[in-house]
Amino acid sequence: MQKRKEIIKFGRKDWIDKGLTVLAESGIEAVRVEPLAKLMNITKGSFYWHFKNRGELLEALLQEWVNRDTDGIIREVEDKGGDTNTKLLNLFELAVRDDGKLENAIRAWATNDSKAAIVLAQVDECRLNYTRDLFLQLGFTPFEAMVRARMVYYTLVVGEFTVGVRPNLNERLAEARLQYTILTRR
Amino acid sequence: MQKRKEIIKFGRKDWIDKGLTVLAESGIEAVRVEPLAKLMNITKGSFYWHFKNRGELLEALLQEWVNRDTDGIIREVEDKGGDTNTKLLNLFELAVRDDGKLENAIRAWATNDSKAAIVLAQVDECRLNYTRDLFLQLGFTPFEAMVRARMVYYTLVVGEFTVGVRPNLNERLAEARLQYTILTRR
DNA sequence: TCCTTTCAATACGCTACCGTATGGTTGTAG
DNA sequence: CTACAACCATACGGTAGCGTATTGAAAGGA
Repeated sequence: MQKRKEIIKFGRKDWIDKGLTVLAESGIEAVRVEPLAKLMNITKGSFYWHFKNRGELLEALLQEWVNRDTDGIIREVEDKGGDTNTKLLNLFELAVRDDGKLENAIRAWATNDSKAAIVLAQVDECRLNYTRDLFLQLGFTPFEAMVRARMVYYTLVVGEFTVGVRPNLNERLAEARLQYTILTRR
Repeated sequence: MQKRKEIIKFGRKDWIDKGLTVLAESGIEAVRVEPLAKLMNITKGSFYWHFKNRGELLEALLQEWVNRDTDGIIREVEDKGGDTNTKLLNLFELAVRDDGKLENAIRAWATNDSKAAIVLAQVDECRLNYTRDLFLQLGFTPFEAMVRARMVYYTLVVGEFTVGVRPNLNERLAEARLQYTILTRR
């Protein structure tokens, strides 16, 4: 394990990082190698040393996103522990906190790109299943658990991103608690 | 009022129509004048007679979408009539039927374009308010009505579009009815 | 008939971006 | 010192799309 990179060299990772920020800010169409290079005060000579072409960067962006953010919330909920009810409430409150710009950009991207769509579908399924299992543990039938899981997921994760409405955090937390009440009552 | 256009001439409207279909199929980035012209077996010489530039077409697309699809479901629900409960259930079932490709493409577009974002925000607000009013008429407090309206809107209109999960129609209708039950119980 | 309006074709220059080729610089190993 | 590898700059050719300018054609009204 040597670490000897004091001189400001750019690596694959730097391109991916900048790519992710641009993706979050301006969408996938803005992720182009020459503009990216300009942003980094560098030339694309570097880029094509680290990547075969633009497509390879895009794939790397997807990959990095999955590794980084996907299971973040689920892990956090599990780490906090508690009974199922607590986990569910924690899930609600945590989901509301992420600003979600990157995820939203990826959703937009997936609308017209099948590779992104496939990755996103897997992520969605994983998170949906986790939520459904919580409702199952609360004693709901499989169908009712799935419907409730979808409502949670759509409402908290997807809905508030795509629709512009983003009131302040306290208000959203109050909402999240009411939603918890609505969805766990039988 | 003269109607004398038997010869196959293309008008502003034809460009807008093709633009909307391409937008729905392949996203806003695919709406470009030369490819569009190729699709219509025509040259862009025509386009720049009808439009100042590409931006003017994009604005026209937004405008046309608002006029065409925006209040469709709301009007339909109102036309069917009935009491508030009936309207709400009708709203649920109708919302589930639209395939929503175009709307989804516009949502993706709005992610990175402020003009589209503004228009979409207005549309969302209008439809959210309508739904909230139904809950108000059922006797919910303003806050509870708004939260429920958001859950409806996110779940039915936004969520199932952005997330890939689209089971068959019957299953979705069953879901919609359960959602109605969950959201109207107090 | 002639002229104007309405539409479309063609040709042009311009810019942005892609990907390649090639050469330069620097650190490191032998 | 030499040689190589890692990294970056520069220059190039190619394509796609934008917007303009000019010409052509057809239809309707005078």
